[in-house]
Amino acid sequence: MTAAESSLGSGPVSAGTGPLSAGTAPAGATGSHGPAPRMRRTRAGDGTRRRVYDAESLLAVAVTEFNARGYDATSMEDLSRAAGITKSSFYHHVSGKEELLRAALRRALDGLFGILEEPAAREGAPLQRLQHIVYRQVEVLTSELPYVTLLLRVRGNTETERWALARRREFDASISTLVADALAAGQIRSDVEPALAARLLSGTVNSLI
Amino acid sequence: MTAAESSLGSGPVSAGTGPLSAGTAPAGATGSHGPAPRMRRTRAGDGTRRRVYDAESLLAVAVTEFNARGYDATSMEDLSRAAGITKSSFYHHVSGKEELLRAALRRALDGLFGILEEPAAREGAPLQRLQHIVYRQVEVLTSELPYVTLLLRVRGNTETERWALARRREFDASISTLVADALAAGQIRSDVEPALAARLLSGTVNSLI
DNA sequence: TCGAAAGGAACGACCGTTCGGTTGATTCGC
DNA sequence: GCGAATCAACCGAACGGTCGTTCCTTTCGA
Repeated sequence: MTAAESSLGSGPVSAGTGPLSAGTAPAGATGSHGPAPRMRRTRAGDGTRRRVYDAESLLAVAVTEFNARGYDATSMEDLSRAAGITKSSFYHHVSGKEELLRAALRRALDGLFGILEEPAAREGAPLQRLQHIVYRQVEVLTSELPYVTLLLRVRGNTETERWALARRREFDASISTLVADALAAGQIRSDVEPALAARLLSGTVNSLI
Repeated sequence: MTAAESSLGSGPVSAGTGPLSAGTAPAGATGSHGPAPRMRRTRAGDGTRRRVYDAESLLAVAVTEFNARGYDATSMEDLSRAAGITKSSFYHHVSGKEELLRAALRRALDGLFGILEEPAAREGAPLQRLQHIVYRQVEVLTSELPYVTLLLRVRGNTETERWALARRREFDASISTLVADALAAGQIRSDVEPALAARLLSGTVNSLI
């Protein structure tokens, strides 16, 4: 098995509440401290060291390319070139193109659904919970911008994309329910339709992209 | 030369202010009157007649498919199947995939730029001209929805897409100028940046999609 | 010495496009 | 009025190219 299947293919993803830096740190020369970020010498042998390609950084590269050119218009050669290695070497780390897309979409979705599981989103009056969710949603949108951007552009061509669309609808439905609860509790005006209000709400938030 | 090059390839496009019905009329049995809409017998020989495929209706089909699946994910086979003919027959009417995209984008852009040439958009106080443009922009957005939708999703992968992006920026720049004029004329509050206001304006209008 | 990392080359599938040929309605010469 | 010629419409088959993916070998650090 290749290294790809161990961190992208399966298993619980830690993107829920964990540290979500994931910036596209351009593989510059970093210190050798920290929790063993594996290094290797550059072939040029000039003494510079750079991070070995792991699934996480390659995913960041892929998402950047997907967002720039669109998923379908981005070839695996584009991705590997952006990563600085050949196409076949790229396949040593990732298991496939659609698997990259799935991992990216899962990261965005886990970030969003993680909000719903926070205490402040589950306890208290509906309106206050709603406010917390909107606030946190903006935060996730900011910290995970490329991944959420990709999620919002999904069309439903493949099975992976349809899965992402379904989960996205699921998230919107939760917010719809919460809006209805807030209305039932008399916390918001009663002359707005819950579904419409929820749609406008997420539309407004997502327009921040 | 094929029929495709005569109406898609070159020449002034009449989409500016002409009749813009272009609905995907499902090729039902229509009367034989009108300005010679060419007919042909169905191969089944059952006596039913249907409209022969012209560049206009095939463009509408293509845009529908492009919007549903995305330009890159839509194959020429998809388009021809949606049109009800084979791929090679489809090529008898259109000159290529990118040419279809260009024609669709030009239609959307001509609709938008046509607004700027209307008298009410060129004469009078800046704010009133601005209001007229916004009003008409919503109208064009509605009547040409699929084409404008396609335009708003352009990424810039090919030369055609970059041309469309450039013209779109050109349109936005015209509106920016008008906002600045309205500000200089003291018709709008002076504590908003013109560029930002213009961006928000088109963002709001385009969000109607 | 061993295994992870990287690369060259190729494979099968699909894509956009072209080619050659068939059909059937219209037009032209007589 | 009628056969021959014409022409748009249509189709099956194939071509060159690109894509995602795999195989096999080489390189290199530990």
